[in-house]
Amino acid sequence: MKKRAEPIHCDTCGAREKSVFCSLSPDEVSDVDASKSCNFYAKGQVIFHEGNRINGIYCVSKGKIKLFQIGNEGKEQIIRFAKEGDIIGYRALLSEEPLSASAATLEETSLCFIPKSQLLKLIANNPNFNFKMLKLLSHELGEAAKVITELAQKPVRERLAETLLILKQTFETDENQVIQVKLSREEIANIVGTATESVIRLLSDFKKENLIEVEGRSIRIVNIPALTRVANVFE
Amino acid sequence: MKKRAEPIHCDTCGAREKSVFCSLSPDEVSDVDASKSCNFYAKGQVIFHEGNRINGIYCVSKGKIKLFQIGNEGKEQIIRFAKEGDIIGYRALLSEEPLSASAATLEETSLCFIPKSQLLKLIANNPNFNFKMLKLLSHELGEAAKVITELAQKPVRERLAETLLILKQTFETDENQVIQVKLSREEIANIVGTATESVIRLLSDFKKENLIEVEGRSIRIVNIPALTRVANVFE
DNA sequence: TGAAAAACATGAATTTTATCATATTTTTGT
DNA sequence: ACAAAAATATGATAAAATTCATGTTTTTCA
Repeated sequence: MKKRAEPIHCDTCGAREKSVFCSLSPDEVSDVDASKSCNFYAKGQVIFHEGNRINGIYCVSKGKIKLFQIGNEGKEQIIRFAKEGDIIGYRALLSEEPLSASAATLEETSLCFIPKSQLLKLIANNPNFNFKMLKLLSHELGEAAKVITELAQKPVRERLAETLLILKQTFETDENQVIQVKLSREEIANIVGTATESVIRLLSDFKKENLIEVEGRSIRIVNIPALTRVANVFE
Repeated sequence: MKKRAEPIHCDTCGAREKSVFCSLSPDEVSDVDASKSCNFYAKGQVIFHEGNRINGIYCVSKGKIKLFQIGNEGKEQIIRFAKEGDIIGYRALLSEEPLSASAATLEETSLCFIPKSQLLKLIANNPNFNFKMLKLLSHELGEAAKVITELAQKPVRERLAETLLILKQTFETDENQVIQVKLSREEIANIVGTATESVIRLLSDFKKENLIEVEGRSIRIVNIPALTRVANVFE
């Protein structure tokens, strides 16, 4: 774990609008700021390991993270992503269980570590924050249920199409409609729950069908309605 | 929704040891008791519908419940079960989202409805209860992640073996080692994420391999270590 | 910059799983 | 108790998806 000489300043953990910390009072913000420590992580670094215990949570100040489990045959399964403003590690902390997933950076990332004591203090003293944590957990639980049904019932082609739409929604696109996250074909396979070769084949199918454009790891969704139809989602 | 003339007495919601309500003070128990209403549900009744809003949670006083989503092709996917002492509906309530799943009874069941106001009061006033809710949600989230990895990576045979072990763990066995829940082959398929015929075939395979004994919907696990090996789980 | 490694790509063969068809058994409701 | 419906069972076929093999391109880093 590389550590920069100077801690990175981070207002995300303190008060960013989209983060769970946004409703903190100035006093609470400075309290959290005093106890947290921010670090820089290079691309591909592991932040924490499935099975370990954790003594605080991380807030993403900048960058992108994948959370994954390793299945029985050593294959990675990506469970979710975290980006600027998101927190990771809270599940294990609040359940008092070992980490259910590992976390690794997808690009250069700065993270703030917020110790357990600080988080529990916030939960105990700030009903608004407490309710946000409850809301976050229950929302995630609903999302997980959706994923379960889709994995159980949808064919690979539909799941891949949906994954692309979700990636677009999660990481947004630049001015050229390119999804703002770079994943290998293998990583995409590890979201969809399929073989790398299947992803490669289906991506080039999608390309031939003018649903997407691909350039290396850049993916642009050309025809959203058509891809949505392929994904077989109606919401 | 059949309603008995007399509300069923229910101490589960109030103070049972295994329920999330176990740490309530006598005052809190009587407060909850005053506002809750208990009802009887016949086998196969739907308690609530995916997509609807809910204005409270249900606590299972007696009986067994399946929570399920309906996939795109109308196929049911069982997400989890609830039994005596468990609560259902809290996810939708706390996330302030529509219900992500439907709930239906698997046998005669008595449920207590606890209104939202009462639950929120408990969360706000009882830090212990609040922490239990956080713990419950984050535990469930970890379980969901496990299911996702297994659905994505394991073949049907392994998933069915594991499902049987989980059913045994969840519902326990009687003195004859028979799992204490009666599910149709179709329902088992809707847990495993496979076709009903596949479950039928694999169950008779397991029978031939002396892993289980089957009599109608009664399943007895004869050889736990062997079935665990088939399930490919090591925990 | 150039060699090695990793990632991407594609065809062929195989395995897994689902679907369809059709009995047989069990359950349900009157 | 009996007819109808639902659930279970089983074989044959088809479809979906993986695996393996092999070649090409891209990336990495010494």
